[in-house]
Amino acid sequence: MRDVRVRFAPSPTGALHIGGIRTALYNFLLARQYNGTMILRIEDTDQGRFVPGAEEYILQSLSWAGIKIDEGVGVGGPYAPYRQSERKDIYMQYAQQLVKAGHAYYAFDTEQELDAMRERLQKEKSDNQQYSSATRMQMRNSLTLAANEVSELLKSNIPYVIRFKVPENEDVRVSDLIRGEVIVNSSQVDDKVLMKSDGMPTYHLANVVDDYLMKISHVIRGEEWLPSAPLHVLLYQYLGWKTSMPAFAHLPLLLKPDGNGKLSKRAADQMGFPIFPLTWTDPESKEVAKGFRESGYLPEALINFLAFLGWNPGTTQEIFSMKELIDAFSIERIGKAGAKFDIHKAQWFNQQYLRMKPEGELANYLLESLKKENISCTPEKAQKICSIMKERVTFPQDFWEQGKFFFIAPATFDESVVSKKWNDDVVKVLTAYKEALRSLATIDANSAKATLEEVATRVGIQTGKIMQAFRVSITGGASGPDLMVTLEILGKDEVIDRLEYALQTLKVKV
RNA sequence: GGUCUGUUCGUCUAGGGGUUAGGACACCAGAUUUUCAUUCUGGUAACACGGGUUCGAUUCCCGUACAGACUACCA
Repeated sequence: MRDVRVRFAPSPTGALHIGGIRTALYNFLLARQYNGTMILRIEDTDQGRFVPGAEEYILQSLSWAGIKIDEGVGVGGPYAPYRQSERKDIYMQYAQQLVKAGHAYYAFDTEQELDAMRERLQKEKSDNQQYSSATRMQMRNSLTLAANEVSELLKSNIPYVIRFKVPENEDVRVSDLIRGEVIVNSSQVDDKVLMKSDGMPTYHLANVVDDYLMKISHVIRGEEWLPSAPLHVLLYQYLGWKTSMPAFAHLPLLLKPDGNGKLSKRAADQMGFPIFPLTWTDPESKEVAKGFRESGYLPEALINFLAFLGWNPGTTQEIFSMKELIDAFSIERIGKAGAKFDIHKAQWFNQQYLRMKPEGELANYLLESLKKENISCTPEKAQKICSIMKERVTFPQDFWEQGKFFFIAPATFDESVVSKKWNDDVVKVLTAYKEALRSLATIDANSAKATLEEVATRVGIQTGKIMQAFRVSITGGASGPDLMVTLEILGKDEVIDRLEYALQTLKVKV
């Protein structure tokens, strides 16, 4: 097998979405598995859609996801530049080469003329409403115009494009690593513009030329490119590069969780989950879209989740580190059908990965949140809290959000518990308990529990009957981690204070 | 409309001519936790439809339906 050289080639038209990360990931996995090269090429041939900051965003997103670029924008390499706008001069010569060989031609049609043609074809109910072998002879191009007229036009300032002259009736075979052989008749392929009137190449030309020059071995990209793959094959053929054509693999699409259609920002917004790896602020509208990172997803969890959307190892193992993914990955095991995006599964992966983290690291998450709230806390205390919270959290921020009561005494109490459970017995026990605590120097989970049982027995009430109310008085909420350990973390004085406040505030329902 | 690609539990998927069609997420129930979460156990739930081929088809073939992508001087 030849050297594996794969590329991820996004265009900087906005935030990279999660499907892009998956495409990059699959490329990366293949590259790593075969000790190949992962290339990042920026396809910025559409000047009109260029979005400032998008390229930087792509770089940062890949880096956060753990997808390392070996060659390309940001790192350089032997085939630089890797930004297509900087390669502008390269493409024209290949377009010219095609013109000379009779496989491409100049076209001078205006936008209005093109519209008119499409409209006319639509009225005729033609199957093929494209600029193609069926229509090209009715248009204004170097095939229909006299030679001297063409050279006049080329010399003048009149804008023109170079179109690919697709053969009339030829079966084009695209062999795809995922879908097998796909055969399309060339009559279905239109005479795509290769060079735009602004002197920039279109995706099709730039893509083929760069993949050839950069010695790309595998083109792994989304399924939306499958329809234009025959065009690319034809391009390789007429450019004389057929033998060095890369292998193609068209990935199944990521679909909306509900209903139909491919995953979109709109759909993600509606369902309330992120679609971008990092938070993105649109430079135009200033609209902010929260990223996976900022929502608390760990990169390794997101990668694991993404890897499984359209691929599986064929075993029952689900948790895979990047290294394990590299070893297990194979193009053959990529599925054909689109995968609906299920955020629940992503959350599950996140939970699994969060749990695997050492407690010291978890404590840092909590400490970070606390810093934002201007609350001080020792690392030891933070670690203790995380240790009893870790089985109940999905995201790093949950330590703070679900554990606020460790730092802030409840001002209000869960009404449903209070109305049901707060009674004379509770008041009796807790009042006695509060006093009993005063005689203790310090409390830990064991002594707190022993004291409670002792008090309860003395008053003649089972502890089980008052636990819920007790919890509410301490945390304000109806549920939470082990109460006795919570008491220990809070410390004797704080517990007494909170009991006092609760006993004062809460009234027994009559 | 045309071209192309798909279709196994709600979701991600394994499987493959003869299987009790397997796993995971989600969901439900029980146990544990005096709460909730975790954990454990169990459960509901799928081969789109119609024809072939075959002793036998969910698996192979052909149609149909449905879905998706594409159909720009966007990528």
